[in-house]
Formats: sequence, C-alpha cells, structure tokens
Amino acid sequence: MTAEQPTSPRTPAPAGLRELKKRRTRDALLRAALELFTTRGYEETTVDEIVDAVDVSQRTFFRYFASKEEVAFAVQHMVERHFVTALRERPAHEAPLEAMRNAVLSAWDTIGEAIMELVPIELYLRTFQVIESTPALLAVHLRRSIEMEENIARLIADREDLDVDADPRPRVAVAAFSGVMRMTGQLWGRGDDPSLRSMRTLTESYLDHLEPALAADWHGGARA
Amino acid sequence: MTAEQPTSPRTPAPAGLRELKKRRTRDALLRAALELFTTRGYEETTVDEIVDAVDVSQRTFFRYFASKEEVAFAVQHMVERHFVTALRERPAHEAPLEAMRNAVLSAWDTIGEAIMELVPIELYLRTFQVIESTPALLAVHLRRSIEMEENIARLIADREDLDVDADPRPRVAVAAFSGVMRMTGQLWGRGDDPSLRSMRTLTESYLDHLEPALAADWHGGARA
DNA sequence: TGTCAATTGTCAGTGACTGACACTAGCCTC
DNA sequence: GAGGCTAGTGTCAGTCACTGACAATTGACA
Repeated sequence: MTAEQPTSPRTPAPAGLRELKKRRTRDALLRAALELFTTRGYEETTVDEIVDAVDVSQRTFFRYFASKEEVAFAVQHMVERHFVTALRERPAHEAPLEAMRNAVLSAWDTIGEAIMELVPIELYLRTFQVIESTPALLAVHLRRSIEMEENIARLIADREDLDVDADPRPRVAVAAFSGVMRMTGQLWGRGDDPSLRSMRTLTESYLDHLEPALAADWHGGARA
Repeated sequence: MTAEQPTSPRTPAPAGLRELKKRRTRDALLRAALELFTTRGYEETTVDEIVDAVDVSQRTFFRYFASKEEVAFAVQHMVERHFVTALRERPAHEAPLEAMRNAVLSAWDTIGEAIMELVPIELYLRTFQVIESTPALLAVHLRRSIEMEENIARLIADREDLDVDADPRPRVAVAAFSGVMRMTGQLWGRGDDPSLRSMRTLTESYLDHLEPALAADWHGGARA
C-alpha cells in the first residue's frame, strides 16, 4: 500500500528477505533438477533426489512446481513468452508468415541473456534435448506448443484484422508454421550441434522452405 | 504345424480357447474403461474401478495395457493404421497433398465398420472428445501424432522418389498437413456435433484452405 | 517486542505401476 | 485320458508422484 518502494531498474523488484529466499529456493530446485535430468535422465531422477540436493522437503518442491514435469519446462516457459513478445513488436506491415519468421529469428538473437539469468545456457540446451528424447516430456511439450498456437493465431488474426473463428487462415497459417518449427526442434535435438547458433540456422533454413509453399499476401485477392 | 485349421474368412484366426478368452478379457477391459472415462471422466476413473467392472485383478489390466493412458488410445491406434493403409493405396500419380487428403477422406468413409468390431462408434467418438479435453491424454495424443508424421513423411518421400533427410519438402508438407488435421480434430472435439459425418465435413473444409496455400506440383520446377 | 501471516516440514494416505512368486487352466504328448 | 508343460492370472509387497492436514518456524510490520 505504501507508495515508495526501492525498485531496481531491470529485475522486477525482488525486494524483501522472504521473496529473496523464495527465489533462491526455486532457483536451486530448478538447477538441481535440470542438472540431474540431463546427467541421469528424467525418468531415472526421483523428486526425492532433487530435494535432497537442495535440502528441502518434498512438499516444498511441489509448492514451487506443480509436478516433476513442470520444472523441466520452467526455462522453456520463459523462452516462449520471449517469442510472443517479439511477435507483438513486429511492425504491422509485415505479412503473417513474415512476422512470425522474424519474431522467431530475432527472439533467438536476444534470448541468451534472459536464459543465463536462470541457468547456464548449456544446461538449457541439454534440457531441451532431454525433453525431445523423453516420451513423457515430449508429449507435454507438444501440448504446450499447441496451447501457444492458439494464442498466436489470435494474435495474427488481430494484426490482420480478422476473426479467428470466422476466417480459418490465421489458424491454418499458424498450424503450418508451428508444424515446421516443431520439426526443426526435433531435428536439432537429434543432431549433434547443441548450440543456440545451430538452432537458429536450422530454423532459418527450414522456414525458407515454407515460404514458397505458403502464399505471403492474404489481401492481394478479394477481401470482404 | 498341421496344415488344416478352420480359419474364418474375415477375422484373422482367433482359434484356441485360450486366445478367445484373452480377447474377451481385453475387449471387456477396453469397453469398461472407455465407458467409465466418458461418463465419469479420465482422471476421476481409477484402474481399480475398471478392473472391478470386469472382475479381474489390477495386475491383469497392466498385462494387457502398459498404462491407464494406453487403453484410451486402443481404438485410435487402429484408426491410424487404417489411414496409413489408405495412403499406401493411393495411386502414384496423385500429388503428395492430394494423396494425403484423399487418404483421410476415404479412410473416414470406411472406418466405421472397423471401429464397430471393437466398440460402439458412439463410444469411440465420445472417447475422442475425452482425449481432446483431458490435458494428460491430449499430450500423449499429440506425441503419437508426430510419431505418425515421421512415418508418413517417409511414405510420401518414397512416393515422390525423394530422400527424407536430403529434401525437406516431404517433412514440411506432412508437418503442415498434420497441423491442419490436428486443428480440425480439436475444433471437432470442442464443437457439438459428435458424428463421423461432421468430422469428415470439417476435415474436408479445412483442408480446402490448405490446398491453395501449398503448391501442388513439386516437380514442375527444377529437379535434380 | 509481540502479533500476524507466509513458508516450511512432517505425516498419513491415494493412485499408478512393477517385480516376484505361487496357482490355475488350456494344450499337447504318450 | 493321465500327466507334464506353459501361458495367464492373482496376491503381495514395494516404489514413486502427488495431496491434504496440521504443527512449527520465521520474516514483516506495527
């Protein structure tokens, strides 16, 4: 309720000893979990092992993360928001596909720092590979992806001044685009160059093949 | 080893009392499970409730189905094979997208009987809706879908005499196509006409919008 | 300093799933 | 058609993810 609180310029105000401890515990759990997942494997890691590494009770783990799965997607979650933000910032004159493409590529260029605030980048990349190669995690990953698709479709529809439910083109375009993105992620996970750079290159190259396959200007023909 | 065995003309020889009992148990478990899932909800149904309805032990359930999830996809599994078969039977002159489209539509026309041999169609349709609306099942559904995508991409590549790993077009086309199919399934699940017919109509209509977006002839331009 | 509220730990319990072992019932041979 | 073989089943004990309830602790704030 008080008006004046010392807000740091960048990090969104973590003030308070309590808040600080909470963040520390969460970070420690996150790192310990990812470290174990990427060395021992996801299925082979028990929640007990994670909490033992951080010296908290199992109950505390589940207060921070709704499930063992969720902790694996904590960083991914941030990356996704990063992309959505990038898409929102694309100039209105860009065609849907062009905007999505540019958003992805520009997001990859700036995501590095944001990730490092949470975990070492290399740990994130290894985690991504674990996700892609662990059936249970891959399944959740895909569901999360299509949830995001719906949001993006609405975003695209807004840009183009269309109604998502009346005009199928936003959803179709996003579905096709996301299909390619997902495929890229998988190929990257299977490949042997786990670098941000390689991910970016792969993305760019595959999206190049979608461009000629999807028409760019929706408003060239008849528009009601 | 004996030459003469009374093989029925259609069903693939279930001879033997043992085999017969097994099939009966499996069928009973399947039906009981789907019935419970669709009335009570997936998460709300325990494996104990399923086995109680069939009077077998829990251990037996897990000998027939690797997990509680698997039983929900038993029928879906058959439908998928049905589609792949339909795709294989498409004449070679059809373009990739055309072949996939025709395979889906023709599969929908003949799938009815095959389903009825396992469970009432209406039960299958309701199960599909449960899958689409239950997060845990939706996730698995999506993973299964992309596993199938890879197979289809290879099939398409074969048809077009291309190498899946050298030429990205098969995977891109399949990814885009599947993206639309998945979206259709979801919309159907959300809608209020749970009939085979409505599913077919929706599929056809949405695929119509992909056609103009993806080029039909891959071999019109330069071909190495 | 003392009160309030947020965090945490402990404990007990549920539900999915698995390995081990004993038991039963088709199946096949003599 | 008795007896042995084996596939299928039930029982039991145990692991692991996850949850509700309650008590203990510890920042926050007057």
